Amino acid sequence: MKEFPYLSEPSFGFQSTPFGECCIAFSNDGICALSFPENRESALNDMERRFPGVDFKQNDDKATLLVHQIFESSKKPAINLIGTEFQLTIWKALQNIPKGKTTTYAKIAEIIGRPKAVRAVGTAIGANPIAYLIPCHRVIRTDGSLGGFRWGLECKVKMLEWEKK
DNA sequence: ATAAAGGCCACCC
DNA sequence: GGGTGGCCTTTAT
Repeated sequence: MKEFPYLSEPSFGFQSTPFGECCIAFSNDGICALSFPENRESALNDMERRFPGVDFKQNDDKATLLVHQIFESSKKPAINLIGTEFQLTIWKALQNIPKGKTTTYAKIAEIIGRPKAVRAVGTAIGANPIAYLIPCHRVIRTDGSLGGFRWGLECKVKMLEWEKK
């Protein structure tokens, strides 16, 4: 990722969720990253890779507030998606998958009008910066198997189970 | 400019 | 179940 947008007061924090501890990054324009890393160090590495050179200030209080809004209230905080045109198209399409339902990588490719770009769709979904809010966990393979998940298949399963009820 | 790497799919065995 | 070739975008040479 080469050029990359200005973020007003970039901040981040860690907070526990129903799916383990998450790392959430945000600015005055909204949430720009939400991840469920193995450990805190890998979370920071991921932020550095995605937003090279940005000096995120730690703010666990705001992180706690945001995570509460996400998982314990119906209110969805603002998000700030940053990516290529292709990625943005796909990430927006993911937001139309209803909670508790699943779709496939091939169907997403259909929806965005690029039926042959299935492989690239998988790659783009894997690059989703805002886990859960952009429900990449609701996308599985055409043959019914789970497919992959950036933060571990176990996490994907947990999210799907949690949404079922 | 080119290569290599992906959260895939259809098709074969 | 496992392996191959084709597909398309992104990232690294």
